[in-house]
Amino acid sequence: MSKPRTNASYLSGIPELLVLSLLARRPMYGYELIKAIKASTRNELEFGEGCIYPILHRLEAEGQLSSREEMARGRSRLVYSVTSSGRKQLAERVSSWERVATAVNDSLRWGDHEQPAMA
Amino acid sequence: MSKPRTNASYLSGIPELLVLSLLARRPMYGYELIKAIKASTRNELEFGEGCIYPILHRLEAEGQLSSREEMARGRSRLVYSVTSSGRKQLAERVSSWERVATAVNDSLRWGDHEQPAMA
DNA sequence: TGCAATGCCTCGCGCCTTGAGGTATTGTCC
DNA sequence: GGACAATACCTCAAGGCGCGAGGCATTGCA
Repeated sequence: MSKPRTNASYLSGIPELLVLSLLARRPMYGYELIKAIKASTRNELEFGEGCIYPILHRLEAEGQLSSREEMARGRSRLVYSVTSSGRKQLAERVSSWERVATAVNDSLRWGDHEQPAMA
Repeated sequence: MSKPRTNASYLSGIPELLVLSLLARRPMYGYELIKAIKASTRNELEFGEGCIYPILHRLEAEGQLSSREEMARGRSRLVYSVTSSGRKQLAERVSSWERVATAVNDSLRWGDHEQPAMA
């Protein structure tokens, strides 16, 4: 209530896309990944743990990620890597994102320059 | 079930953005708008009536749209226009979308070319 | 006569992010 | 030595939102 909540737009599916994309470059553990997302988007996007951890679990259950435990300074970490199946999914998701982004931009500019505008 | 529904396609907030954007160019009625969205995105994006009509009603209730009734061939139509308040909202939504799209693309390309690489 | 298209509407399902909450260890500062 | 932040994992309830299906009425075409 009272909290307008008008933000948080345009983000459905984005966390999953970025998780796969970043993990494909370098295996990471959850906590690290959350900060990597923030850094890689220049602090523009930030997703909480309640968003990322469930995605990690689900993608692993689906065979798109695999994890191994690691110990570092007394803390255990679950380091995730992208499987070959996950890479395939990633490619599809990226192209899907590009199609959507292009479509939206097309619509936003629709009718802007009806004529070729040869100066 | 059985419908995989793996879609989940980056679309939250997009319908509202496109509704405001297209209506800002030209007043339209709901049915027309639904087809305009499809056309303006080259058939890439299509939103059902169950998605668009509620948005129209909400935006009007919020003062971002205004409507007037029109008769055409025995059918009545509700033609919506964007108010000045709606135009302000539209500008914000567009820039918000651009920031998100840029952030996602930044992340996807993160580390690709560390150096500027100006050919 | 029947069916598709036009034109409006509502409702419930299910997905997804958010935010808050919980646990445990390590490092830091006073 | 005690408090607190940071690290690192996890879960759950709430709410937003698109989707699909459904409903109603008229026009136009076959």
